[in-house]
Amino acid sequence: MPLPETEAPGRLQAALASRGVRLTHQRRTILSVVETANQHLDASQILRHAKKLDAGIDRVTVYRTLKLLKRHGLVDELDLMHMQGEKHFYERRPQRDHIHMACLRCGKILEFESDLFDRLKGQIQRDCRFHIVVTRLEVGGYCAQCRTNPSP
Amino acid sequence: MPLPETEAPGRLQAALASRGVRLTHQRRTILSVVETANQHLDASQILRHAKKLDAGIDRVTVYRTLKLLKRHGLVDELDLMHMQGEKHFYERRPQRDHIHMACLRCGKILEFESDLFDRLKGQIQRDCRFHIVVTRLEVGGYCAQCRTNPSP
DNA sequence: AGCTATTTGCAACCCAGTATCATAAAGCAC
DNA sequence: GTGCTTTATGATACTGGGTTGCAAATAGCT
Repeated sequence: MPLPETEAPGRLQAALASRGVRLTHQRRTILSVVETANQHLDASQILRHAKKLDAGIDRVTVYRTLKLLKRHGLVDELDLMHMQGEKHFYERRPQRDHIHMACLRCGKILEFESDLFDRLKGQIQRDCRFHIVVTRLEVGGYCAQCRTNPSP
Repeated sequence: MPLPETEAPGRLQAALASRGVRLTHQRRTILSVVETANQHLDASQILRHAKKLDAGIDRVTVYRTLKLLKRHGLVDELDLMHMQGEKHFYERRPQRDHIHMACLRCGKILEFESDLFDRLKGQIQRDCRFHIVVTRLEVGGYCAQCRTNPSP
């Protein structure tokens, strides 16, 4: 019996391959950047990381690959309350949806899973007869540190 | 005893005035456009409507006024799952937060209020010790009509 | 009415993302 | 491995939402 799915590297590649998507060297590079990121990256950060692995990679390819991953539901696009201009951020779609909380003071991004959130999604599907494909719950406010700590 | 707050025209103006914000002719115009809109408008649509009332109004003023309203928590900015490019949409901040559901097929936007959503926000504030200022819950998927109606 | 701080309009600008198209390469058949 | 077809890439130019800097206009106070 398999353990609960872990963050197996190559999972994105495998997912794309199983859907018959052509795996180019550039795509592998971008996927590995997204997979190994330990924070939310925007397109230009993904490009910078990808260029370290493959200097010839073009920003257009990054945009196209991100769009591809979105279309296949393999990454989620975040706005993070537009705290840093109009950038979009990306993360591997997790097993279970979570909430993003953005501190308007220190800029920190917190994540939070909640049964209530899962139940809310169930309610939406039932009460509105709406088939949910993707959700995004973002919250702006002040984190515990910034609330209690008046000086920077 | 006052009835539950209705959509009194001029409420935005009054709110700004009470905060000591200077009310220019252009701002009044833009506020009335936002207040009387019966759908979610983006900045360029707001500009078009405003120009009908005051032809000389500039798009920069629209952007600046929307930013002002956001800063004062009087309007909410929506992305509506980026279904129409990178536009942002605006609506008067309602008494009670609601969820936006965007149908990925017909493009319709549905709104939904939910006790579970209110409870979820309470949970976030308590469990994460996070003081919520603004929330945005957007859902992409397929509405009842588009689920049951295979042909356009 | 006069004064001053704030706001406006204009023009130039920035930056994320997209369209076009010739070239390159994935991956299948053999 | 070689050849072939389909798909993806990179270069470039472009679009469009949003911002900046600054001189001229104006809200609102006295």
